[in-house]
Amino acid sequence: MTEPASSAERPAPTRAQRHTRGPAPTLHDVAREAGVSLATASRVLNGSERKVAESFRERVEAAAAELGYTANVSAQATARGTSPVIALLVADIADPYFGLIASGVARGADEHGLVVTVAITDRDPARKARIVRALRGQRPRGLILAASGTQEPIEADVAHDLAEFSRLGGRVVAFGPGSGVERSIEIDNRSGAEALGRRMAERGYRSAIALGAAEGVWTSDDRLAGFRAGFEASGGAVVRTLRGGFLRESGAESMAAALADGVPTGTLVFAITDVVAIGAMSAIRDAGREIGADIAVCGFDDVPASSDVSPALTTVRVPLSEVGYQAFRATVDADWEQAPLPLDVVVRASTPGVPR
Amino acid sequence: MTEPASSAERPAPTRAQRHTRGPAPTLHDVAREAGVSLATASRVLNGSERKVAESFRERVEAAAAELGYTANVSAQATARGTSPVIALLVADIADPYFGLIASGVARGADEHGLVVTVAITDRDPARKARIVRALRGQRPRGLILAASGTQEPIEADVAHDLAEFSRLGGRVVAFGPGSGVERSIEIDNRSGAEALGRRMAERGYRSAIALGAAEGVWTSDDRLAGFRAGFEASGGAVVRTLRGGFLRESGAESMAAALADGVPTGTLVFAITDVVAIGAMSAIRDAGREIGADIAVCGFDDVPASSDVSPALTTVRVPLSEVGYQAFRATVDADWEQAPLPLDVVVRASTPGVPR
DNA sequence: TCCAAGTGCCCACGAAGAAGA
DNA sequence: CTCTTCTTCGTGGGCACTTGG
Repeated sequence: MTEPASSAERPAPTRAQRHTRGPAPTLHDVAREAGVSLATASRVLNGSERKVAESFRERVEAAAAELGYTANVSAQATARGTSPVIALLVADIADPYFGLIASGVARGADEHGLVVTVAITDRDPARKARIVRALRGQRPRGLILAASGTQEPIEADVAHDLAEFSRLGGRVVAFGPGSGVERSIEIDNRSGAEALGRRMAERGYRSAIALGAAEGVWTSDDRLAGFRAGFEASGGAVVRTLRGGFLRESGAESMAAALADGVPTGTLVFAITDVVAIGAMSAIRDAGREIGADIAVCGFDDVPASSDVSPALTTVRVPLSEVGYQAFRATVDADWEQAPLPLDVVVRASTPGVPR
Repeated sequence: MTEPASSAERPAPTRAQRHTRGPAPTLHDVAREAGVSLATASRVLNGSERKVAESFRERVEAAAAELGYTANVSAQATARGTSPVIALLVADIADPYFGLIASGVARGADEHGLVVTVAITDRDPARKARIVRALRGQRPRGLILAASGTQEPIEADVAHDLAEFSRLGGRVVAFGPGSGVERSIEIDNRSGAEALGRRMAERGYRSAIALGAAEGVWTSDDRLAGFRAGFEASGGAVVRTLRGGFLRESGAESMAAALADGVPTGTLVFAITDVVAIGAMSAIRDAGREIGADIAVCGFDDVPASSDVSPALTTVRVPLSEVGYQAFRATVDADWEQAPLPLDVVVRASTPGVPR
């Protein structure tokens, strides 16, 4: 290689404008500069089975370096018929839940030299439908639907697009069950919540208020049902279920409403999400009540913030980043099988337990 | 349109394999199906100034719908010479700081029908260099560097790639100063931290410990310098500066080290980031000390978690999502000027003040 | 190793039809 | 009724790259 040469002594200084304004150098430019054919240049610069003689390879590489050539990914994609991208659909990237998942996906993608594009649904089904449709145009290798869905018919058109998507060779991975989806990542929300419920009942709680999202949303339904099952099987009773969303504010509002109606000391609040639980905690505090001995709170996910609030939040640990990584693997591995995702109940100070 | 028709009675059932396995329908297919030329189909389906007669337009649209056609973005990109993507480079997408920025970027991109691809540097300069280089191949419309950089020479190669990037027509937007960058988003870290320092001194603090990142990292340097300036101008003294990183753990470790050496009651801890501050808080608590009256803590950013920890964290509010949105605008607006980004000190319970 | 035929799409141009004088 | 002048569609070349022969 002759790279340390200053730009003054180029082999063939025909194109003086090379290092000035202008379009990106193309493979064509490299080939001409190296005095080889397009095919040869292509083969040395981009992965190909066929080998090329060392002398040619060197010349091409030198020319590429000298010109500052970078392959045009779009062109490669159209020529190859497939593009090196994984599309990730989340409800809200600022939510730590999705942030952690995204980091896992990104890690995997990165290991495989793929890029990940992120789209945000904002929990709007119509928007989700639009995005999925638009994403089809990208012809990504894989599509990961992390935004939790509903079982409503509103998702029917999305299902169609997803089916179409995988028919075209893309792999669709969704969280939770879903139609038109080949592979799905199952977070065992039900069992996790059940274990939490049981554990809480064992700690002496007998009466609980549940904070969920709208009916029909998988994650919410499963966690709610699981918690109730575990809690009631061990002697507790879920006395009330409030419906809201997945936002912090939603938790605060629901909790405020509950408090307005009166919440006896010793009550346990279960929120479908740590974020919601944290919102509830702030409402409890705002109402002048105490978290813990007075009103206990538990959540789900174990996002980082949960161990930092105080009292620290009892929750169910979900290995979110790992979940994201697995979702990625599901999009690329031919023979993929979901590895078990252990969910552990982690008891912290927000549920000190009640003396019986 | 005759969409409610079941797939049984299609107008021209010539190609039986249409709805089975196979490649995506191309513009060619649509044109043939509609009995028009490629050009006409292209004009109606993809934005073009030129108009086409209503009758033709309808036929093309019907054909497209019937075939389930979606334009191949890669092909469009190579033909047009530009792709509809904005690349976003962050250090860690699971960090709320970047999560919020990303959400702002995504919002903007979405308004303009652009997709955003996210790449993670993990705060590794070499990795950052690799990514920037790889991203060049994507020929994105814009490149947003949110990962905070250093002034070290290690960034030189990145600078070259960035310059090359913008020479090719892409717009590079970076946070903070940077070479090879056309536009930059300036968060006035220095002034914000200075205001915080002043305010803290006014509340009676006289001695502070600062928790920063490695020397040479812009954000860290600016915040540290600003805080010191404000705090000392109003009568305080920064007695020690510990170097770590931007992670929660880093804050915990640095603080633990400080505590091991002894930290007098009434000391204020300033962390360059809320996340770091929260880590410090946990270390303080672990050491059996009290946050607030004993050791006060303040941070920077005002991420959501800061108002949920308790005592709630005093900090400087940075409108992160708005910052992200602006960064996006900077990549697309021809005549862009940074709108002022107000930074406000928000005092909370973690700095109750000391009686003088 | 090179040639040439793709990959799916865009767009400048020329031609044909309709409308107006 | 003929000769412009628009309007609008189709032809062909091109984009940057891949791949079988």
